[in-house]
Amino acid sequence: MSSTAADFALNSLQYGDASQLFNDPSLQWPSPCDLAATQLDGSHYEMPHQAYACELDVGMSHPMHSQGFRYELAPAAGYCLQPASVNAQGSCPRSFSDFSFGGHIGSMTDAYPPSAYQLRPQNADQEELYSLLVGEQATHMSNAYENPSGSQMRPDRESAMPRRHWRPLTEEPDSSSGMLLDTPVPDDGTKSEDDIEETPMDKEEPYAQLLNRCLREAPGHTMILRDIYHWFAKYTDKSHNKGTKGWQNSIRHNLSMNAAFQKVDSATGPETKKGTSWRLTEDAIRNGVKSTTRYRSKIPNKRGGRSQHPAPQRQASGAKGGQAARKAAKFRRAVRLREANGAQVTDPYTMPPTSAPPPTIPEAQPPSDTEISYGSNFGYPYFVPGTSSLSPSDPQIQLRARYTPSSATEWSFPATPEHCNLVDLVNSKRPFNGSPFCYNSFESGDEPMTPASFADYSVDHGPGTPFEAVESIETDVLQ
DNA sequence: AGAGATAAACATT
DNA sequence: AATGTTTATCTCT
Repeated sequence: MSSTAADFALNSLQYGDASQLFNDPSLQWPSPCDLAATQLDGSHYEMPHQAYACELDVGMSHPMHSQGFRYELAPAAGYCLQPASVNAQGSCPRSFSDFSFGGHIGSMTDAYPPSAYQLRPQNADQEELYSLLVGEQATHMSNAYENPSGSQMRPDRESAMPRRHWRPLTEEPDSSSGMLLDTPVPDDGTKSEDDIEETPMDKEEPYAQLLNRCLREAPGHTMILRDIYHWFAKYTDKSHNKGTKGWQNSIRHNLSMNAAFQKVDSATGPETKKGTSWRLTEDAIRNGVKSTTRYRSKIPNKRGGRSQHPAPQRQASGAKGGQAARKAAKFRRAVRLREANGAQVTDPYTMPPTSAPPPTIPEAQPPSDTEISYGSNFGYPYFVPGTSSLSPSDPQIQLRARYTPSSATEWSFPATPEHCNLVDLVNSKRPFNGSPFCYNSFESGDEPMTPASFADYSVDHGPGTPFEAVESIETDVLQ
């Protein structure tokens, strides 16, 4: 694979303050050859910013300078590439021209000139972290990977370091010009967890969406359940203030019921004992995750005879769901109020980025007009206007589109550096369905169905008759 | 009616 | 016991 174009891109990068990160041998950044898988053609190029994003996660090991750090190529809310030409007061950090493409990190790919990039922390916490790291030379960074058993990887919630709350990039203080989300964001350390709990539905996305992001950040978009639990415990509030395991139940419920997630057949790879993995489907990668409830059967239970416990004996479930719904309602009411007052409001997971596309670019449509699709690659075409010679017929695009990570099933979270395959990251960040440049092999009818919807449902499930099962399937498909 | 959360029953690994 | 699948039930929009 030729690396000349990639070399060009790499050599043109302005690493800026990140130079030590890139030079650190323990940080095995992708080689230029790997980069060749990205789209390059001399005059312009396309590079997913996530490819070089690096998260320094001190939560996994504390104190940070003794145990070593963990880093991820796919960051949750860590570092991202930003145009070097834009300073902190810059009006448009994620574009290099006068316009902004906007978008969520992890959701879309931007095209900027190579020289426009600089790696820098996204917020004060990380700024501090970063200086500490650079000062320490970060010589032990790879240690955390030596033991993938999971025990050492449990985030230390009692760490002295402030817990980082997830915030979509579009809300970062320096990420836009006055288009900040003015919804309260509990990230300044002045709020306690209890306060956060009081805040109405602070960005706490639905399970399906959280799972989407969780898997999206994972190498090969694949994780085992236990690591998904860890991720939720670390990055979400779902597990807070609950002694129960209900949130894990909910995770499993969503994984199982939402067709965006599929089980990966294990037994392919050396570490099979770790259990089966869950992976984002190709469709979900392109179009985002849809509501889990949409896969819910509309047909009343016909299987019958399932339980010896009649309904009245059953404890009323879902009551707490009502609480959550009430919170959400409060939040939405607040949003509406804000909108009524003229403020620009972004719902981080149900709305496209606030940045409007430049008028010269044909408008892209969200994946679906009638269905909720969160976390999808909402956005806009992201090639530099006027310079793009790329098209869906471009062989390199098709090459990328055809690429499927063969070793994905071997990965788990967090990945070791060796497992961080940039090609896969690139693959995962290709244009979404709505882009005019998108490689789109999926028609809407190809949407994956929940396992119960497959024709072999009746073969090995349940006491009901096959006919009954099939009947409900067809209804599901058609509805 | 649909979304989302949650509980729970039941099945499988 | 942990995981996976499915249904039920609740609140809210």
